[in-house]
Amino acid sequence: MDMTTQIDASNDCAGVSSLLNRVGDKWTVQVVVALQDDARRFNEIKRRVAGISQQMLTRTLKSLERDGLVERCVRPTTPPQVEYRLTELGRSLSKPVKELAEWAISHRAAIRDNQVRYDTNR
Amino acid sequence: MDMTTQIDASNDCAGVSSLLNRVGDKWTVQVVVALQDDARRFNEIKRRVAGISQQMLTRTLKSLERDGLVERCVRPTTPPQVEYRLTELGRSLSKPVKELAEWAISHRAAIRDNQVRYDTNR
DNA sequence: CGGGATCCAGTAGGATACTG
DNA sequence: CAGTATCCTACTGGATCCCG
Repeated sequence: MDMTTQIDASNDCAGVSSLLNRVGDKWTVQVVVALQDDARRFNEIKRRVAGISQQMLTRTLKSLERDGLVERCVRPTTPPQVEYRLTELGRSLSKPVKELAEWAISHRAAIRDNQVRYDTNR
Repeated sequence: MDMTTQIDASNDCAGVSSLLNRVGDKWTVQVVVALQDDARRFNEIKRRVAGISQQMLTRTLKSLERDGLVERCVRPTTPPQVEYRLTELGRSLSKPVKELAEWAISHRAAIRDNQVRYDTNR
């Protein structure tokens, strides 16, 4: 990919922002990470994503499914089993997301310092 | 960067999510893009970011400044001139953001199709 | 020109109870 | 187990007016 590409604000940014808005909500990334290796069941995901409510997990999975990033697979047993797994599209998204994650992790301290400095000088 | 790195949901995701939440708000990316080449003045940015209100531009710039991603430079002329420019940290962020942007642009159509399909089967 | 101060609406997110 | 249904709160984003 050409890293020198200039992003055209007027044409592309709306779409990019909406994706970032989508993927930047409180839970989406954590759910995707919980699914990065294997397919998982509802409560399995819930256990892996600390602090999420059933409500928010349901909503998050549903919109991920709507975007085609996650596949839902129902097995009509009793009790019913529902498995979620990343689609190919979902896995492809996790690459750039991981890069952003790496950035966040390596600059987290610097940002915190900047914030503290800003807040105290204020 | 090692692309096989596994992200640890419990330890890293909160921080990553908060960054994504930060950078994924409605205007941040567009403002950063507007500043990618040169330092710009307030109304110059406002003109380049279609649809943003002064209020939201003010807030966005302020939190970018707080995070140390943008530098604010006041020139005490009359009328006053205020210039904003990306810091080194801000420029370093634009790399992973651009990758995400490229992803968004190249898969935008697929996602839209998935959404339409999901909504009609519903 | 570059904002600050208010006010207001819409939505994201959370708690809880209930269900097939 | 895997959700749905309500209700509520807080924050995001927008509009408007004012100021040095």
